[in-house]
Amino acid sequence: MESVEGNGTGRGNLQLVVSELCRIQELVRQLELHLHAPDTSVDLCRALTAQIFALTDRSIGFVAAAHSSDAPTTPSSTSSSLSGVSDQPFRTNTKKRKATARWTSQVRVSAAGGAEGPVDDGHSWRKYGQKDILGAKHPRAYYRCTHRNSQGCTATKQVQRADEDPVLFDVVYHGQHTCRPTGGGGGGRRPPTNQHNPHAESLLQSLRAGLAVDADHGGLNTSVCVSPPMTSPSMASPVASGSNGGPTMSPYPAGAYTEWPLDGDLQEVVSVFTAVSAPSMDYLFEFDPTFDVDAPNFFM
DNA sequence: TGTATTTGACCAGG
DNA sequence: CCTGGTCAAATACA
Repeated sequence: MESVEGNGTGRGNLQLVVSELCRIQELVRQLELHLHAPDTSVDLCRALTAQIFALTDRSIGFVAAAHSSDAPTTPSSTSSSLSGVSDQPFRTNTKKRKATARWTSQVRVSAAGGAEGPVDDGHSWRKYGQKDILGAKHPRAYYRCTHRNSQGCTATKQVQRADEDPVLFDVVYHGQHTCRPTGGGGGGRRPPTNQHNPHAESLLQSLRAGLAVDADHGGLNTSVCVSPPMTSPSMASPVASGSNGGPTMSPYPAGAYTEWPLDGDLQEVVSVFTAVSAPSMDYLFEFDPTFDVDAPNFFM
């Protein structure tokens, strides 16, 4: 669980993260250039976004490693900590597994056009729970991959309607898809090949603008904020079909959505915080189950 | 009839 | 003890 090549101290990882993020920024810049080109290859853009995503994931690994090396000693109780979960990220006998996620990504999506929930991300999810969260106005819905039983895919996600803006949803992904998208396209609606996305430009601009690295105050702030310039009608998604809203308040400080400190209890998370309008979602974030980074063993 | 969702209960971490 | 994550029976839907 701590086999990052250049590990040792979290500080080294921090520098790595910074350089990775700079690289991400550069890639975004390139992507933007391509988008300005009159006749841009979608595949090229996809490749770039894939790289961006890969680097993001890599940074997650660095941050996670930094965390585990920065705070290797768990203070009090001996029964707590990560004992016994190193090999089985999700499948333990317990019903709870806080802070054991191997791969976490946070995304803010918009249910543009008044849809009931955020857009489909290309995978098929099955809702297995819903909970009123303390301090949140809206309940949090829990999803896991439909192929969990058939293929042992451990990917899960949590969807929660944003507090102050019901059109936005915070989606937290845990784990990676190990399932193979069955024939017809990943459990369903994989959108048709993307054409040049007219919204991508502004999206990327926002993305670039929101990409901020602040490695100065002990912690690391990594935030990606993308504001959709428009809302467009789009298909609803199976997400958040639950209807009973619970009376609660926001878990996040109001107005602080664009910056999530990485320390604190954000377990091994890089907050890729995006507000992506529906049609752009697939364009930017395609959670390919076979998605892999060149340095795969960050969390092992 | 099979599959997905809803919902209350259970469980463990903090 | 409180809270969040998961389970599983009941229910809804195609």
